[in-house]
Amino acid sequence: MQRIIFHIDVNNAFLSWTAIYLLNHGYKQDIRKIPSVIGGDEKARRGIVLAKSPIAKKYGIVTAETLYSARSKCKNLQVFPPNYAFYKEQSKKLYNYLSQYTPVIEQYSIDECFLDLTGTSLLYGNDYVSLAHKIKDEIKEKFGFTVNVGIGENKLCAKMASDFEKPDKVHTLYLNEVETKMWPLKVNDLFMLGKSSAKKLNDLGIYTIKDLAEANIGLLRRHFKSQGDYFKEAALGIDYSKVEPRNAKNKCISISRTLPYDVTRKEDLLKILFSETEEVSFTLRSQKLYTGTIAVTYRNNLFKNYSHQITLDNPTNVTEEIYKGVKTIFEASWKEDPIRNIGVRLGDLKEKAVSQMSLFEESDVKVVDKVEEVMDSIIKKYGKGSVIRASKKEEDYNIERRQ
DNA sequence: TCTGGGGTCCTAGGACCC
DNA sequence: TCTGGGGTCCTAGGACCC
Repeated sequence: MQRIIFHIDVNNAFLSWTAIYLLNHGYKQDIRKIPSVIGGDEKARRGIVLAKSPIAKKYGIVTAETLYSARSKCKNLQVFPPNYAFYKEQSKKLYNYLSQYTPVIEQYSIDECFLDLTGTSLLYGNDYVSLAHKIKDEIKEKFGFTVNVGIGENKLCAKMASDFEKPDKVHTLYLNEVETKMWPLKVNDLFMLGKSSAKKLNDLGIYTIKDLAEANIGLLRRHFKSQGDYFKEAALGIDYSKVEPRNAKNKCISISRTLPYDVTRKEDLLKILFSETEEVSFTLRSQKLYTGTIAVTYRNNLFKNYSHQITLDNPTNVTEEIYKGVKTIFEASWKEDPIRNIGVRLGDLKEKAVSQMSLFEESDVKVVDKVEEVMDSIIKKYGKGSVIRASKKEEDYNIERRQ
């Protein structure tokens, strides 16, 4: 049976949402209509473009470039900080609204959803383009921001379609339209085909999605392994993946911070790691999960990334135990280079602390669990910083603000 | 005032076992 | 003093997404 998938994508999400927030709070200008970007804090060394207005785009400003570079392209560029709490609110509103149309909905990211509308013709009729317009216009009216809707017979085509022309548009990419609508595009317009693969393909004389669709599969496999098969199928518009409602648990939980200056003192790095461990452990427990592997990730002053990890004998969700692992990894792996960004990642997440513990150890862990539980509930109620471990003094938290 | 943060997935290579 | 091969687990690094 023919499937019908919608992909809904908020246009310039962070910028649109900040525009709405500002308008709601008495700001006179709609920042969607001027050369503007949402950007990180340059003083904290996070100064990159997170989202851009259509006019900023016309100046050649692209996502993820430095604000410094963006300004050099457009002298009167206006920069606004992100407001993640508000973005999450807007995202949730959108998701709840879209859920009315089908229970088979997948939130792909903060500003994107897939809807599977297969077999809904009795409810909505067969005119999916009209339905898409209705959804798009209702969102604009109800929430004040615009979206693109892509319609296809699978997720890949729906996703590619929503990317065609922006903003505030509906596009289809049915299988019989792949040749006319998708093949003329450059290879790196294909979903999941990034810069690095595009360069390799160009070196092989493959420039367009059509070239890719017609390329020799053996050649692709030689250069890209299993990814070669994906490229070929995607270029033909083939995709069998399902729209999966996301009750699925995370595969990993991580946190990392770019520091306001390069940190070289071991004690300072350990304090940062401790605070990160507390946050990531809190998230772990709030999702009722246990971690099986712990990793410490680094980016040094030369922008070189590296990481080390360990596998635990017994999965845990206890901050002190996780920190013990973090410290062990740090001692073994830090190259004593100046650190620009440092993080903690918990992986191999499990629903249960399955282990070969003795009964005695198990009851021991339960006591620690209880302590964490109480601390977590206080943090939930009164916020971060309301509970501080005896081993940890207030000033430990202030490393990032020190100059 | 140069270059974020949170994810998923894949691959290569080494250790280890039978 | 010739030196296998399959399977699994683990780690490091990289590509890619928004």
